[in-house]
Amino acid sequence: MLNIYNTLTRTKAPLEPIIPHQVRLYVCGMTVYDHCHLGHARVMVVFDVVVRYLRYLGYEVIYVRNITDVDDKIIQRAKENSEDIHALTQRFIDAMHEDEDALAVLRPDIEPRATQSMADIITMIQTLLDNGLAYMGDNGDVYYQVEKFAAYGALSGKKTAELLAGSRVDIETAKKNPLDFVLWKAAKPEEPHWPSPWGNGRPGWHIECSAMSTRCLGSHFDIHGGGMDLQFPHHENEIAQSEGATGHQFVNVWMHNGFVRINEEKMSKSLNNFFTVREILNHYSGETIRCFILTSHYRSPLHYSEHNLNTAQGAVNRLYTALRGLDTSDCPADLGQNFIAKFTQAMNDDFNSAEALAVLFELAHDINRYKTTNTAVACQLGGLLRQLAGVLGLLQADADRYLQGTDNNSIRDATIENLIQARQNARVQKQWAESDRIRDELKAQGIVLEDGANGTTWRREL
RNA sequence: GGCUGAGUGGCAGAGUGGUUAUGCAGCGGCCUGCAAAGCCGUGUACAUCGGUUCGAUUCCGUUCUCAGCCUCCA
Repeated sequence: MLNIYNTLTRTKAPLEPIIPHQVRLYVCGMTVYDHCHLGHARVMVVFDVVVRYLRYLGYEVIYVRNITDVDDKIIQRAKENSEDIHALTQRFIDAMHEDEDALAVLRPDIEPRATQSMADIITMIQTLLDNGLAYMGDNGDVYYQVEKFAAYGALSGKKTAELLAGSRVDIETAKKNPLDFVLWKAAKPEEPHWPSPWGNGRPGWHIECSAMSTRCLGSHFDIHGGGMDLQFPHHENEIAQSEGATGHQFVNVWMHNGFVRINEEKMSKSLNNFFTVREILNHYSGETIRCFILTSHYRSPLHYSEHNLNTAQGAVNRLYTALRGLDTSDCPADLGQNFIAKFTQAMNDDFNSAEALAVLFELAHDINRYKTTNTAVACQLGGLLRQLAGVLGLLQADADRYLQGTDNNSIRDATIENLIQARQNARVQKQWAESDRIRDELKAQGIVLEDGANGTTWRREL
């Protein structure tokens, strides 16, 4: 039984899909005005694993992750770049897809965009106006009247009185109450806008998610996810909008992942202490980054450091090393039921990927032992390792190919093979000095040799 | 100030009311021409002070420290 921690109830509870065997999942995606950083990567990988595991359990999953392609920052960035807004957003959407592919993140089933959802957005705002939950300010903006929604604050554990006392809320005179948030912004000169019953304008940030999730998944669905910082106000406002419009529950389970930290601080754009995915990909494989993300539980902080990335790199290498030389095409039969049970138990406990990874290492350990004593068993366990790792989106490459890297480095594969052959000739004649010289020469170029029972294998150094 | 969450062995990071996490690093050994990889062995970690209990790192409370949200943010 899969248990998931629900932010709404602050407890873990068994997943009970609204429609049996089907899970409808919505995740708040990127605002596309810049490259993805590691924090975005964490959201992508975490919910990719959620989807993969739900499918592994046999659920039919409808996975929706939106793209926010109109907002203040996008407009500002386009202005700075003297770039067409559509060109800018398309550029970063393409980049995002590249990053996802590098991290082996499967595409969501539906990737709706705010700019392509205006009809749904306008309809929902009109409903909120009709229901008396929204009003138009004297500046032409349409606002949600928070005090009209009694359950406001339920998700984030905030009380409206305390929010006001915090007094960090922007004072906008057109609002009846500082907590009110904008649903529709009246157009300013030279800004993108769409026609609406309230004049030309564009949607506020929160309404798009309510409108798009409802269009794609219906007005009541199973899981809504995103980063912890979206809990308030974004998700709180989504609930107010959606439930205010429909009068019934919006989402059953709210999932929020923890932050990436660097030097004990949140990695974020505003602190300017972030690393983009593509920067990190210059030094580490996508699989290493993915493994690094999964080494900590999704709700815990993830501490970015070169040292921790190096450790993840070593971990992936160890797993691939166990698979190396094994024909894993045979599906695992009865072997390894205990590993499957432990893996499933870990994942059933709120997607505990750290513990699931530990099971993978135990499996690799067994494989290494059987390699010398019982190849058939080792192969079957290898197949199982590949299968379970696949649920985490890991170990899907050919082991040798991963360990040897691509043939675009300073030294060509053919050169390596030639030197290995030369060294082998020297070894046959017990010319150890020459043999070691060749090995050192390769080592200096990042190539590590390993003499095994079946000859010499090589890999690129970490 | 209000509200969350967290403090685990050298590092990272799970978990548990009484028994091995796991990975990396270290130490000893096996294997190897020597290595590498792998294997075998090896570590009285659970912030603090109290309480509950036969027994707590695990439950409750105190203190301290850290992070996050309350403003755009994944």
